[in-house]
Formats: sequence, structure tokens, C-alpha cells
Amino acid sequence: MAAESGTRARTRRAIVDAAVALLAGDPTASLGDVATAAGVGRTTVHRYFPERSDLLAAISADVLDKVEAATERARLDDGPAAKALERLCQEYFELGDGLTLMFDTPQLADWSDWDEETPADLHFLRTVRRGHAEGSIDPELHEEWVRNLVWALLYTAWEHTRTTGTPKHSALTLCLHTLRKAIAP
Amino acid sequence: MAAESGTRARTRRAIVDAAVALLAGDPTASLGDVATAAGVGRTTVHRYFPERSDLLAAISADVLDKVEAATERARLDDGPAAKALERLCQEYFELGDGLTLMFDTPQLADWSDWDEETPADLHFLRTVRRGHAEGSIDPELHEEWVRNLVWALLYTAWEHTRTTGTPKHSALTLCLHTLRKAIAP
DNA sequence: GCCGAGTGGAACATCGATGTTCCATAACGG
DNA sequence: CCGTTATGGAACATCGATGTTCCACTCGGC
Repeated sequence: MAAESGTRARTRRAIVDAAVALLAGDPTASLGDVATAAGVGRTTVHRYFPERSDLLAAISADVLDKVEAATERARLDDGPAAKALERLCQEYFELGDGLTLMFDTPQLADWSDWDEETPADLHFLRTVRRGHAEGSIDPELHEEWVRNLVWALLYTAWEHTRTTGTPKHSALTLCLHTLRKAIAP
Repeated sequence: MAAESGTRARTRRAIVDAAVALLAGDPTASLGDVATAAGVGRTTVHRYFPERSDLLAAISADVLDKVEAATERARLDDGPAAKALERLCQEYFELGDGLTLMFDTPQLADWSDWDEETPADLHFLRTVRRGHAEGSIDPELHEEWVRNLVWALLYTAWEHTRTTGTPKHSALTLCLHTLRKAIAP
């Protein structure tokens, strides 16, 4: 990775961030829309990402990075597994639009990197198994189910804030409350 | 509504059904794809639905009907509210692709009819309140949260069968098991 | 302040999806 | 069995998104 000039790096970020925010709301948004949202010209978008797929790949990588970072912050190996998942939930919640994008737009990018293979995902599944073993997580709930459940709850929490205007922290509280009860043995 | 000839009614159904199945997997599928999936010519699709939006409206109405029917079958007013929601969950689960379509493709149709206004939705929310009153549903969980939760669990259950190959009945069991624990007071 | 990196916009070519028209043919039903 | 009804497919026009090129402009950093 050659170091990019500060200006280029900043423009690049603006485009990716705008694209995430926009595509989360409408996965079919055009590159022109992305350019406008990012406050740059359509030409500039093409300069950084020659094809649409290039932009999607960049988004994919970006979100992936953030997920990994959030996973590390959650310190999954500390304390009871059930508590660890709650911490993870809080971290993931902060991902906001990136979360929505990943959840309901698998057809966007190929996500070939991720999906079952990513370190964060493996760590997650391992933690659920630990919870099964130590008795802090309902053994009836298979690892993959718990993972899908967490994502679904997070998505629901965001959707809940959007449609009912509930403040974010309340939505997160509901989300965690529900998760805690759902995975308790 | 003038009665349609048997042939027309059947063709119409074939198109709508195919469209639901196809769009659930890829909301950007073209009308040509829909025609192929339905086993009819593209021209015929246009004969029944002059514009894409007409097809989407028909899908919307169709799914709406099925949701209403499923809601009635669940007999929400019988027995404890928590049990009623479980029955509803089972009924909704049978909606299959229609479910997926509604859940993650609000941008498809306008869904203007539906969304907060539909009788089924109102009946659902009323049932949750009944559960709060009679003590069979966790009072911490607001009605809208419970509704969103149910949809999310159903979506998750379907997703779980698709990605892990889990048989449908197992996924439904997990779904109900999780719902029961989540809404218990 | 200057120079080059970075940008914006116009103009153009292309492509796939959409929508329309027309006609030959298939099938449905009395 | 025959005529109405419904269908399939080809050909065509249109439109928006995409991608490309070029040139003038501007802004940042030395």
C-alpha cells in the first residue's frame, strides 16, 4: 500500500462514508447520488473507483475493518460469555449504517472475504461455544443461530429508532435486554 | 372488480408468485427474469402489468392479503397473549418468500396501504398490550419493539435455513423458543 | 506566490431495462 | 369444430446509469 497524499486519503474516505450512508438507505442509489452526497463530482468518484464494483469492494473492506476493530474492543475472552456477547452487541451497535448495509444487502458486494471466514466471526462462534460449556448460554441455541440472532436484534434496534423515533440508547437497551433473556439458559 | 377469465386469473397468479419468489432473492431482478421464471413471455407480463410499479403494487396487495389471512388463522384473541403470538409466528413463518420480501425490501413497493395502518398490524399491537395487562408479556418491551422483534426472528429463521441448511421445522422451533424466552415477563 | 496535484463539469459512447407495437399462432370454451 | 381469447416473439424507441475523455480551474504545500 503506497501512502496516499493526505488530500487523496480524505477524499477517498468522504466517498466511502457517503456511499455507506446512502446505500444503507437505498442499495440502488446511483454513483451520481453518491458523488453528490460525498460533496464531490461524479468524475472524481470514477477516478478513485473506476467501476461500481470497485467502490463496493472498498466499502466491504471498510466495514470489515470496523467489525474487526469492534470485535477486539469487546474483549470477548473476558468474563462470562453471555456478558461478552452483550459487550459485543454494544460495540456493533455503534457501526450504524455499516451494520444495516451488511445485514440486508448481501447482494451488494460479493462479501467473499467475509461470511463465515472472518476472524471476528470465528471468535464470535467460539465465544458462544464457550458460553455453552460454562453454562451461561442456552445450549438449545446453536452457534449460528445466536450469531444471526445478534445481527437481527441489532438491525431491529436501528429500525426501531428510525420508525418510532426512539432515542438510540433506549433502542440499545431494549436490544440488550432482549438478547440477555433470549440467550439465558 | 370484473371477474377475470379462468385463464387470465391463472396467468396472473403465476406471474405474481414468480415475482415474489424472484424478487425475494434479488430485488433488482428484471421483468424479463420474472417472465422467464413465471414461464411466460415478457410481453405477457406487460399485458397484465403495464409498468413495473403495477406489478409491485399487485405483489404488495397479494402479500398483504396473505398476512391478513394468516393473522385471522392465528386467532389472536384466544388464550394467553404470549401463546397467541407464538401461533401468529407459526402462521407468518409459512408466508416464506413473501415474508422476506416485506422485511428487507420496503423500497420495493410503496407499501403505502400497509405499515402501521393495516388491520393485522393493529390486531397484533392490541394483542401485545393485552399481554402486558394480563402479565404474559414482559412490560419492558414496547408493542412496536415486540412487533419488530417477531419480524426479525422470522426473517432470521428463514435466513438460518438458507445458510446452514437447517430444516424448516428446526428453524421454526428455534424461532419460537427464542421468542418465548424473549417476551416472557 | 507558484506549480503541480487534485478537482469539476461538459460531452460523448455504451449498455441493459423498460415500455410499445404488430402479427402469427396456440388453446380455450361453447 | 370454430371463433374468441390469450400468448410469444421480434422489432423498435426511450431512458437512466455507467464509464471515458478532455480541459479549465483551484487549492494545498513548499
